[in-house]
Amino acid sequence: MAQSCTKHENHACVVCHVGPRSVWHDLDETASALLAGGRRRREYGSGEVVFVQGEQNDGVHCVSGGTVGIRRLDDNGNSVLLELAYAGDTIGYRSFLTGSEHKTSAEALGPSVVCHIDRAAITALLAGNPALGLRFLKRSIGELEHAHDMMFRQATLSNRHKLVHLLLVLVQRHGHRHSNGSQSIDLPVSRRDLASMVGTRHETISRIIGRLETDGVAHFSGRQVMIPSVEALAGEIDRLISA
Amino acid sequence: MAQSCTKHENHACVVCHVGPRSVWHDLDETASALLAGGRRRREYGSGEVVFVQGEQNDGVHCVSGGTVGIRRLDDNGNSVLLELAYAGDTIGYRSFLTGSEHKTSAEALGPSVVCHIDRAAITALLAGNPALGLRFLKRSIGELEHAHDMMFRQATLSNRHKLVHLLLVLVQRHGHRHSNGSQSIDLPVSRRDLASMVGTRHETISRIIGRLETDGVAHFSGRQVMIPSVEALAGEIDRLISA
DNA sequence: AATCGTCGTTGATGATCGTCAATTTTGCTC
DNA sequence: GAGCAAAATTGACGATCATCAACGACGATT
Repeated sequence: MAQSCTKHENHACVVCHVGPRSVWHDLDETASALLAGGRRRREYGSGEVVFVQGEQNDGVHCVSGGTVGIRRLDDNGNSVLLELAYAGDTIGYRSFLTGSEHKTSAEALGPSVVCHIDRAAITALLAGNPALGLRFLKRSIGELEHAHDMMFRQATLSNRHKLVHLLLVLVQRHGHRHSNGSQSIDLPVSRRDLASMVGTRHETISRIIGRLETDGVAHFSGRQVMIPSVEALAGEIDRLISA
Repeated sequence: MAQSCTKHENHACVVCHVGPRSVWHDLDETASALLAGGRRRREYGSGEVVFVQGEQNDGVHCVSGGTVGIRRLDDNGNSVLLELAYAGDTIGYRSFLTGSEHKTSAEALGPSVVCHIDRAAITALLAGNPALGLRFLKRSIGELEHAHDMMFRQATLSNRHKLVHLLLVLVQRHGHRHSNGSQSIDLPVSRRDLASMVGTRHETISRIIGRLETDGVAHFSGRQVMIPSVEALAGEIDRLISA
């Protein structure tokens, strides 16, 4: 949330360094200088594209602020939102490391700040810092675990439960608490993207939302979601586990 | 398929060295010796378990022969087969590298040979061979791409198309060509596991199989599948892409 | 050979979903 | 603010699915 990059600083973006989630954490001084030299900061408006599926990779990107969606498309016009990336997340590293074209597109889902890190800079960084490769490895493993969780849910949960689970995930990053204990979410995605994340059609999502409304567990108004009791919502899924 | 490990050889299993898919490819002599010292070969009968979800990691495993299923379970008894591993594939490396318990179970889906590599040996290998870490990274990225493909298909394809796609994948590893141009598959998995991979119930899989039979595109008899024309089967999905 | 448990198939039924279509709402551009 | 395109909602309908149940097939065990 905090905007750590300013126009005039010439050392690497602080957001990309801090936190255990960042692969750029804990680099030494020469590496930081190398990173700073190959780094270019840019602001993206909502809907603007960071990189496009099928394009050749030209380095990696590091999200500094906002929300970036990782999307896969096919020739039929189908679109699936596979991941959401936030401040500190490095994206586009897979095609860089495998030397292939981008397998997904990345697009800002709201006003965002993303740094681009030059191909040459990362190559040099990787050569000089063996630990950096391991950090990429751990990030990749984390994403893989996440993907496996997703695959498991896709195979075992109903659409309603998948949407509920998605809302519970979104609460953590996009929710804000009210004084009466309820919470609200500013959805970063459209209903269509919501549908693609659940694995169904947007008309179905519309109807599931309608049912959540009548059941009183969530109230939707555009991209605003009011959840009277997150615990009650979580109970829908917990019941499955305990049952 | 070729069994390269014998009881008496004391250098590392050849299967684990050859092929671009193996992470152990192209190690130097001291590393190979280290690998050989920490390696223990074992044969598994059908259904035998290599490692269990929730157990603490005690090193990595490398499939030398046969087929190994990577499975995730939950408290409700749900089971999803997430991946299939074959000769040359290293498994169980994620929990090793993150220092956590196994997030999945691995089980032999038929008579298989799997080598176990000691925790200490890999730690030493990783410390002495920076390239090995990058190989793990590329393997992890490959699995991640695979998982993303799966997520995309889960969200866009019908159950019938997902089953057809699965059959087309299985043909590549478990299929054998007939003289008249048709092909047969020895399914390595039960109908229930087939269902979990498609993301539906086993009764539904049974009915989809029935429809594939009446449509004449595939004939099932136990775990034997006869496919008169793989091209015709592939056409079911291609039509989607071209349409 | 008999038993048991699991797997696979089939049937019936209510629930859910996908599709097509019509309509309203939203957000953006000019 | 008018106009427009995309998004979202709602209805109707046929297709598909999940569930419960029954039954036969199979393998393992005793």
